[in-house]
Amino acid sequence: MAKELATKYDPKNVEDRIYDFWLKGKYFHAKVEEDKKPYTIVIPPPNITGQLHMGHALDNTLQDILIRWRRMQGYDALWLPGTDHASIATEAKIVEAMKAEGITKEDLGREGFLKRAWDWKEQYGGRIIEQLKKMGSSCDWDRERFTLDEGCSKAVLEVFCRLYEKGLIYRGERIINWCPHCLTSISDAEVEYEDQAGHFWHLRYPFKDGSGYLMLATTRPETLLGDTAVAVNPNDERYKDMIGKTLILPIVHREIPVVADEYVEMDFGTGVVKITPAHDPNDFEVGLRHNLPVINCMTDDAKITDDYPAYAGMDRYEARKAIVKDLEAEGALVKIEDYSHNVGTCYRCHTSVEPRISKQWFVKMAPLAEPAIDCVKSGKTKFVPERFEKTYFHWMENIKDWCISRQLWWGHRIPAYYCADCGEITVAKTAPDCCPKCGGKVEQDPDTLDTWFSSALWPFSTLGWPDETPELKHYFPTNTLVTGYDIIFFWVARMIFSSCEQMNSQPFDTVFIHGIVRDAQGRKMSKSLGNGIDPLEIIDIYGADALRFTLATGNSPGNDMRFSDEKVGASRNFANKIWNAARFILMNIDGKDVKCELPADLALEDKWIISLFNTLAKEVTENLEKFELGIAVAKLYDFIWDVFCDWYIEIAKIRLQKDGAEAQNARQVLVWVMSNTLKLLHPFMPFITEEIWQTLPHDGESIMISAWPEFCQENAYAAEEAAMEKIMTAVRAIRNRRAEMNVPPSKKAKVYIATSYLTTFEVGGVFMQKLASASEVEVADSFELDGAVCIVTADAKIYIPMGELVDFEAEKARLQKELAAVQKDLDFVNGKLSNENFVAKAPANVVAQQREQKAKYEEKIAMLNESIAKLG
RNA sequence: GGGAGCAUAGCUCAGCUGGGAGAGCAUCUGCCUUACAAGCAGAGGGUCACAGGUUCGAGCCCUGUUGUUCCCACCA
Repeated sequence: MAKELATKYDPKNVEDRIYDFWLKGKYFHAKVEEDKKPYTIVIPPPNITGQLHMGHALDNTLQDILIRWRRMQGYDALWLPGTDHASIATEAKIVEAMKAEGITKEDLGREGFLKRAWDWKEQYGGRIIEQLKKMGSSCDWDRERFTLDEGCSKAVLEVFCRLYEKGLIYRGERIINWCPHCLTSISDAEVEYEDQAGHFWHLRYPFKDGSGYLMLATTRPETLLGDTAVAVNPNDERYKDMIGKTLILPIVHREIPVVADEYVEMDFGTGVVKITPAHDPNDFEVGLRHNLPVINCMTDDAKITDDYPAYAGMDRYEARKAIVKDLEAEGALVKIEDYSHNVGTCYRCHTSVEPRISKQWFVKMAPLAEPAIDCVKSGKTKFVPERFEKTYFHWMENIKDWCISRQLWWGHRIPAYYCADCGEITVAKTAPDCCPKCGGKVEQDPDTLDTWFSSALWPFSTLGWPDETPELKHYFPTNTLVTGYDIIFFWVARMIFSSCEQMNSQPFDTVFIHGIVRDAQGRKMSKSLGNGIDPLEIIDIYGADALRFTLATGNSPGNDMRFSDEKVGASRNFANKIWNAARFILMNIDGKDVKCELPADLALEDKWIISLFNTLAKEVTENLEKFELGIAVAKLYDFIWDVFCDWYIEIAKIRLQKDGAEAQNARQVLVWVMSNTLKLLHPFMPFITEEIWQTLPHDGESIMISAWPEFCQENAYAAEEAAMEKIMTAVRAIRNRRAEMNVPPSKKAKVYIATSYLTTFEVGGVFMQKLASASEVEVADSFELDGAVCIVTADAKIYIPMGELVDFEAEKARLQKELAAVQKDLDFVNGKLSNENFVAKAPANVVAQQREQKAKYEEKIAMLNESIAKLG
């Protein structure tokens, strides 16, 4: 069997087979087990339009690590998966496809369109789920949900109606952000601001009475069509007398007043602002305060309305050019300045948003924000890292009402019914037959809700709420939410206030925040740059475990990471290293009866590796508890490669070459340490660990449901650890000297070890043959040898007679150099110890440690001096 | 305008509650030592951005400076 394993690990032979094995075993499935402590993660539902990208890969790797770890710890671990209907993105995609066929939404009608959308969802919506499986995600696929499925829709209806009844949802005519491309309103959070190079057009508006002009500047001259006033600061001496006077709006020649409003900054520009209530949120406020008319001069796709025949049908930017030209002709244009300003754009399509007056539905945020702030302040929900709480508070404390209606069809339709006769609004979970007030005919609001309205309910809607299901009772509140810092506002904050309001509880106790995955140069991966790295391609080349390992290693909470082929290559090499360690073990247990059990009779090196493993298990567990996944996985890497492979396996070979009990003991310890280390590594690299674990002697069906190694026996083998340290130091010193002298490993030499630790080095001496090219080893209190290379460690003087290779002068020089170096170390320690303040104020253990150091240095210096003297 | 992050080896980054700085990759030197050349052994390479401060002791804590990235904010 062992011979069948190739020298290189091939993930392609393993991953799909193992994943199917897990699915068949139903190991991912969580059934409500009352006697077990629950541990729950709800997945951030990816958009059904989405393709797996590195962001998903990272997010899901972290979740899978946590859920697999907790599952092994014995929790009733549920990772609840699902997808988001992504109203804008999906509708845009479908509309675009229809455009190619020459049909519009209106052609199909609402019903026809929705049928098409659902068909699309059925066909493509599951794609990303299949991709998540390639990552090894251990989601409970039996519980997969969709934000637009029956249960989630029921929850949405319930919440909408409840909030409406409490007066927390209202309908109103407000200025909102409008995307002229997506043809819908969007919320404040969905606006992304970009610095854009633009211009500042300086204009003059003449007074009606011919008494001159007011100078002002604008970045958007086309909105002039909708100007209904000009404003100055009431305290501005320059314009005091002009307040209340009438201006003639250039081009349009409409009469507009000069109003006084504190909003105007005196120091900025000329201190005069044109007021366009219909197309600017601030102007809208000014308009309200001064009772100004609101003139909408643009259509929903941001073209000039028919009210202005000269520009009718032109889009915003065409109209701007034409209007500037006309202003110039009229003599109203004074100058044009280059100007860079912040432009709001749609986060989906990056079209400049057009502030627009329109009747929309809003959630009143202030009353909801308060408990949501408390939830985090009180520690019911904690952010990791903590600094994101600050971001959260700042946002929550300054929150404005949330515009939730969208002029789209793909989504949860707003359950509001309008009476055509009396105008009564009825909000109800089921459609009324007629107006409850006048019996007239009612019609449902055509709009749907913001996608984030339904995802805000995700932690409880997916568990069956509003019904009181056993799942809801058992798994809610959930435990950890894993997500990027870029969606704290969109999603995390909204889940918190929704849960506080509906469930009177936090939705999860920890928000584990990660950064974004950047390319090798540190740039954000984006479609437009074409620098995106496809996780599936990486899996294809390097394997899912290598990808996961790379992402986990690079993760430090809240920070961005760079992704490069070199890093995955290194991870792949690590997988291969484990593979080969396993091959070695299998080779040695082939045909032997070996159980995964520690033997009764443990050698020095066994106790040492068991002791280090214990420490590893303890630390990895602690790191995971603190969400220090990157640190945990780095420790596993070091242990497996530098400790287990480079030292323990090499030393074990000595016993394996013998027969009988010694070899058998070595085999068992090898299997035990390997098997248990695989368990610790399993959450990070699930496939390879399962594959190897299955091949080794094992109990149970799968490593993923085996018990997480418990740490025990602190410092049980402290003496063995210290002894091994002495031996390893000596081995390193010999190797070092041999390398310096360019002695190839094939040239073996006898080694004499003079030491007071006779027993330790008698055992260690055996290792030296294997590890330090020793032909023979002799250990004694002291030796009288001439013409040998001398190596001094803190615990031993080591002589290697290498005849012709020994250059006495060079040896002497080298020893003297070393002496000087140790002397410097000693001086440093002496400096510390002679400092009264240090001795008096530093903790006792630190002082003791320094004294130990001092003794070691002195001992070494004595030995070096002795050796130098011997050389003459 | 407010807030936050980052600045450590040539490159990419770790460094938990302060006790003389680490990894991977790259470089150099030796090795096919029968698990692994995707490997083994060894080496070189750092005023921990700068300036102060606290402390017996600072990469780590405090203040300021510089550079850089990001988030938020209505300056037309």
